[in-house]
Amino acid sequence: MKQEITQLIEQALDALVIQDHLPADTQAKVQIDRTRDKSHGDLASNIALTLAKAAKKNPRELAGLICAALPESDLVAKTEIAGPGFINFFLTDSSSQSVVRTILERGAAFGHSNVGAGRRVQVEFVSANPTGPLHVGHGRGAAVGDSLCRLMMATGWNVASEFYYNDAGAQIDNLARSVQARCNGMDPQSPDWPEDGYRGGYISDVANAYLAGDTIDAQDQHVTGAADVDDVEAIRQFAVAYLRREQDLDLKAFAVHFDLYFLESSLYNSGAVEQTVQRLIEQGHTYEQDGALWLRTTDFGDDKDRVMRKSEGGYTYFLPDVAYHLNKWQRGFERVINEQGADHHSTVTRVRAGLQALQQDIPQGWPDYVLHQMVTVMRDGEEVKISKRAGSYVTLRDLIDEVGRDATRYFLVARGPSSQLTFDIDLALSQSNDNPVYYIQYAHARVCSIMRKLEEQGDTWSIEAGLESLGQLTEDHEKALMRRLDQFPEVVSHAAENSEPHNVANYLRELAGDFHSWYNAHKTLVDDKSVRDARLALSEAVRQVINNGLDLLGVSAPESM
RNA sequence: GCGCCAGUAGCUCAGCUGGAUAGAGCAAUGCCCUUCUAAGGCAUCGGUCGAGGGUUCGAAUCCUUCCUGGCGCGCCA
Repeated sequence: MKQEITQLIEQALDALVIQDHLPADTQAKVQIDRTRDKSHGDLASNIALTLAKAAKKNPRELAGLICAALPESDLVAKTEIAGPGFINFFLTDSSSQSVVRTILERGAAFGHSNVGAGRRVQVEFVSANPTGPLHVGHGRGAAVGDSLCRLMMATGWNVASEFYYNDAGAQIDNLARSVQARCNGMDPQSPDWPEDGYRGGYISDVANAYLAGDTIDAQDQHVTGAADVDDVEAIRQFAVAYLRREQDLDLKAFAVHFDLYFLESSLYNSGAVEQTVQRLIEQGHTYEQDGALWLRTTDFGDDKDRVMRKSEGGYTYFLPDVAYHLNKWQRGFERVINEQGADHHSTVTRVRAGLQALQQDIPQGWPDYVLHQMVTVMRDGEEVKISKRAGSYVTLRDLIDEVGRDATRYFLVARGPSSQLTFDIDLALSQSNDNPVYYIQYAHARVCSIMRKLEEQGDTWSIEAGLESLGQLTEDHEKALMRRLDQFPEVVSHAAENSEPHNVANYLRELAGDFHSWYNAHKTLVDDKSVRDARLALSEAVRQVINNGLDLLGVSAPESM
């Protein structure tokens, strides 16, 4: 609808140029906003305010000229000039009602677009090291990242989701030593417990499984415990596979899927890390100091230079990170979105600097990052900090087990990623209007319930009959609801463009609210068949949009509750 | 000290590529079930948009200084 009105204004502006009311070089970006107040009509444009100076006219006068020059259209019932020079558009009933037709015709595709035009985007998220169960922060990454994938897909991108994990570095050695210590019967209180060892109870589960000779089948690992306490390498492989499987189960419980799990070790095995070092040295941005090899990242905006190869010969995590992102670039992803916790934000400048130093014509701001802030979990007004399995943090599984997948996903994705998030367990558990998840799902279930009731009454409804009766939708609540439905495609494209899935969550809350108000004000299953058919069409349109929206968040749309 | 993120109603947060009288939910108060699920609706109350300057027709939104909170500033990831 916005597009159509934009075209009308553009035509009017062209006419004014010809009539010499506007200079010939007038360049206007026509902006159409939805009005907040319905006395201001349905849509409004500030075009007269922005062009007033160029036209050397006062804004209200210019607005009058524009209105007079607008072509006839059966979409617009009337226009008004308001305030300092806004042009308000009042839509005709039939143009408002047309959204219902569009929704019923497009179904699950309503809200989707093709701005991505099949271009390739990779979304990397979670990327937890296989050193323990996923925590709430990973959960936020999973919820946001998965929703981003869905949004990108809905807007026509060719999406690849990826989980990168460090199965090679110092943290893994630390993990292996911790499991070995448990195998030897130590506990974290023991004086010989490894420094910085992992202390969670799950470490003894790994040790016991290793000693019992269990076989682990994870997503991409298959290992049998050697039961040899002295074989650190065997312990290492077993522990990684074990925790990899743990995380697989966490993600499965959260209904999050990855197209590819990328192992850090593969970058060493393929020689990619070595090649990256060579390339960086050749490009002349490195130097040796204190026995280490440094990259002069300060040449590319970093605040200090970074070590790539430690004095003891091993590489820091920084180098495989650069090699990994070079690999992404070489795989042809013109766009890459990395979703990670904001505690890792310092890698952003570093990775980009490393990529620039390679001189591979990689764009400066590539890749994109979405950084989410910390999550705190509250219960009974107090912060929850520990879980049985992990000890020092709240696991994602704890949350899913306690409040369910839908509520967990909704709450973790409903806030802007850059805001800190308080997860209120009591709120997520409440089955009442306090809880937006149930509120939205209930709206969906209500429509399904009406349809069932219709059938019980022995009546029928068809899309065709509904569409023929759309002219019956003239109540204020119905107009408000149709306005809301018409917004959905903009919400989706805006959320996708700006990597802000929480827009969808907020929109659904508002849509559900409009629906519940209407439901209470007007009965759907009335005797007048024409009115009934029209209201059923509107109800079905609401159901479809809620379904489409919840799908973008990875939340289910139940038919009854 | 430096960098990133945030500061909007009692609470949790939208709005931030500048637009009209700053929104929603919860909490508080008062109403609505012989009517399609009350897991719902209606109404009222509630604000110096952290503070000060600046930019302009117009600022919660942009610039700047300061204050407060979170995170980061490893030859850890």
